[in-house]
Amino acid sequence: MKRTKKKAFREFIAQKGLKSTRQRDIILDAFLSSDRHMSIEELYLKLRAKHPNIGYATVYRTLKLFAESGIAREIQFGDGQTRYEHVAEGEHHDHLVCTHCGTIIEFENETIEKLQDEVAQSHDFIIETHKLELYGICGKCRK
Amino acid sequence: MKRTKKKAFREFIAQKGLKSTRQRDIILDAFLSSDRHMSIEELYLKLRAKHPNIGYATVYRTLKLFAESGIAREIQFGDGQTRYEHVAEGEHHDHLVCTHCGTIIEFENETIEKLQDEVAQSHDFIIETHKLELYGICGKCRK
DNA sequence: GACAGAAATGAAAGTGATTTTCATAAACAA
DNA sequence: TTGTTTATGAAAATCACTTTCATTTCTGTC
Ligand SMILES: [Mn+2]
Ligand SMILES: [Mn+2]
Ligand SMILES: [Zn+2]
Ligand SMILES: [Zn+2]
Repeated sequence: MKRTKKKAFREFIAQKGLKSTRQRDIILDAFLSSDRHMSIEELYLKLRAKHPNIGYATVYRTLKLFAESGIAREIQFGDGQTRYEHVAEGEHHDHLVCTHCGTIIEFENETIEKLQDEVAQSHDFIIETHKLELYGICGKCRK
Repeated sequence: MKRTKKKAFREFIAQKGLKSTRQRDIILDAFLSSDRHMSIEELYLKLRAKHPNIGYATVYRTLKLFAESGIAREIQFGDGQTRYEHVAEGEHHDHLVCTHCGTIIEFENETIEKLQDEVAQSHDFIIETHKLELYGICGKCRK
């Protein structure tokens, strides 16, 4: 998985005529070995511990590249920070977000996806992407 | 409908001990007679034509009040601008957004809503709100 | 109507999260 | 190694709000 993504990114870099740099390798490793749903700031701070000389702008630009290459996806949970999450080849999931403790649960539901397509079709739309987020209180927070 | 919302807002104002001002009336009229899904900036510019002396901050604060009073809902389509849309009593809808021309279509789907509740339940969550947006290309833009 | 106190307004300053600029440094093809 | 292209980091600029504060309005009382 990690291997696959590294390879995928290397190929993206090559195919685009971009350069393979020390920073991009470091940031990719940090990203792949981190929580899903990291903000730029979070990843930047995590990196700073071992690599104090990496700039925020580089992390920012590199995460954009990850998204462009298809190994990451940009998400917004409405807290004002852009987050990036790992994308697995051919997979998709949506999110359940606890508004109390911030816990994020991922889920897939084929039936919902199908119904979405039907809705789109009935309005003569062809869906490219979608966003489904359920905000609420998790079990722990209700106790 | 427009009547109802005006009344609802007047009552909200009264019940909260706030004041009824010329600006709030003007902004409410402009909001109610405008497209659904207006950004603060858009409403502000629309207003400026007839009322050059109304400040951006007042529009901003008043839209927040509309949302608080229940006659408007804040939405984010990921374009970096907060938008406000009319809310009809006891109604709910989700959005289909054309990424090419910006057209927004509203839809309701009871089955999807039910499935969302089931997903939440299965993860011991109680949903407070949700966001479902389908992004794609509309029929017109495909021709 | 005149007044006092409370709340609202508008212009300008402040915020926070990006996003861009630019001088310098690193890749990489030849 | 060299020349050319691309990347990097620090700092400045942007953008979309959000807050501050001096001044105006409202509104209930005389
Ligand atoms: Mn996820
Ligand atoms: Mn809508
Ligand atoms: Zn929780
Ligand atoms: Zn379109």
